[in-house]
Amino acid sequence: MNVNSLDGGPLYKGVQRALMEQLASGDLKPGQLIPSERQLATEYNVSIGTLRKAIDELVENRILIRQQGKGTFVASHDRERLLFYFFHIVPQTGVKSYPLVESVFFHKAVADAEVASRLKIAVGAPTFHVRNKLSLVGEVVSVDDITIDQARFSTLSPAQFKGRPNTIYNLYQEAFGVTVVRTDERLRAEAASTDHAKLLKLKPGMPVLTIRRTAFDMRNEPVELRISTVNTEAHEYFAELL
Amino acid sequence: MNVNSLDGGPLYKGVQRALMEQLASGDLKPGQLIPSERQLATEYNVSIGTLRKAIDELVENRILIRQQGKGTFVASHDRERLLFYFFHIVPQTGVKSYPLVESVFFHKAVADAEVASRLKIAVGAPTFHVRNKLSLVGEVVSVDDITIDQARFSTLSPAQFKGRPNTIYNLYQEAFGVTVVRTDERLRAEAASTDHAKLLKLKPGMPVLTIRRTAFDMRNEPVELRISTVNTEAHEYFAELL
DNA sequence: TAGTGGTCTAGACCACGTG
DNA sequence: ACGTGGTCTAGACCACTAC
Repeated sequence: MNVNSLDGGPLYKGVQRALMEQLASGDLKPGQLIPSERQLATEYNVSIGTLRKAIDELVENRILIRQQGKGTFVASHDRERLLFYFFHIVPQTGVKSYPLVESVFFHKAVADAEVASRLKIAVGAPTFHVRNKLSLVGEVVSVDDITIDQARFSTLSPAQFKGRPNTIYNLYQEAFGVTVVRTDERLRAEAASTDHAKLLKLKPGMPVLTIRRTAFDMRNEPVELRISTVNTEAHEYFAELL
Repeated sequence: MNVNSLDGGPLYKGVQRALMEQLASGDLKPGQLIPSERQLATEYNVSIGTLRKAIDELVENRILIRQQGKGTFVASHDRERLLFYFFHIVPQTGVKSYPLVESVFFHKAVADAEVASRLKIAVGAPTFHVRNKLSLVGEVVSVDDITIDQARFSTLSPAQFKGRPNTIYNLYQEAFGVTVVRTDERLRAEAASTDHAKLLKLKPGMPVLTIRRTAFDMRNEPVELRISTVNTEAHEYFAELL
């Protein structure tokens, strides 16, 4: 097979696209061992160096995980990974830990202007709206309002949330083959609404941190919009940059 | 020269450390062209591939900048670079742009517990405390309270802020040879204090976003603590993650 | 012992920028 | 035309994992 038949760019980019297509299509599944570098190099008719350069960038983007002596695996959304990369609330004094997640409600809804814009769907299109409470050290620190496109997650039901590990990114991946690989986040300070204040045990109007996160899959399509409303009296949002 | 004489690890890591030492010591200065890859490979007695691998990681960390056909340069803190990587306030609708910076005051101060902890100096140690106003589209959006160690920036004077381009990271670099390569940021929602509210044209007690940023140099030593107090009525903090 | 990823070599040729 | 970084080759050997 000659990967470069359809491409103008570098050879290793062609190999990378071929691998990404297998990943995005579900041909290679999360947790799975992919063929060895030598096998892939032979398969794509490239040198081992070129093949490694193709994989290097996928490993940097945490789409693949290399393990010396064992092989290269498709990344999966396990608990540790998600805590480490997607959860940014930490105690003001103390160390990062897992939040306890409790469902508040699961509704069918329709896209408002903000949801439509972020999820690239029409205003009024059917959505699911899930609200969760996240607790650390016994205190509710965040209320997450999660909105996803019904067209994309049509078989989703409240039952799928019960008895789950801590995250729904894992659910997206296992039940729908959707892997979140990138997010962007927009943060503001706002006055707490009455219902958020109640859940966060704050007085209405007190300052809360809102995080508007859009999550993207391997094809760079938006997957969910999540608005987290955070009580930052004892916790804070932490990001390391560069 | 054999770089690997003192090291146990991979050869390219030894080359990388040798280069980093030249950068951190000021032997290679920001904006400067470093020797070509072929020259460096000869100098360090490694193959071109190994030399490139050493540089690859420094380029990823934006410590060096490669330009095909021209050479490899030491990164400098120009306006664009700083706006792109260190300034995260954007309009809620619209595109990122340069803030206008105005100095509010320049004081000598002493480290409180928070400053001491973040800058790794003693409580009560002498510091400089600079307050700036940042404006976008004619509106003040952020008040930045910047604290640095007097011991490290002893010759700093208010005059050095006048007629400067928009940032003091550039000043750190040009006047003190200190290059900021990494930051971490901790965000909270708080009620505006009376003086911050006045500068931000808000009522005291209104919600404001506070960003506590610690900046680190090439030796991974803390350089400054900057507390930004942001009016997020029309703007927001934006971060792209992964 | 066999198979995997990790490092390293010693080149070749291409794409880009400058004089 | 020349020098730079960017890509690519076809190996070799090392470090680690599993059986």
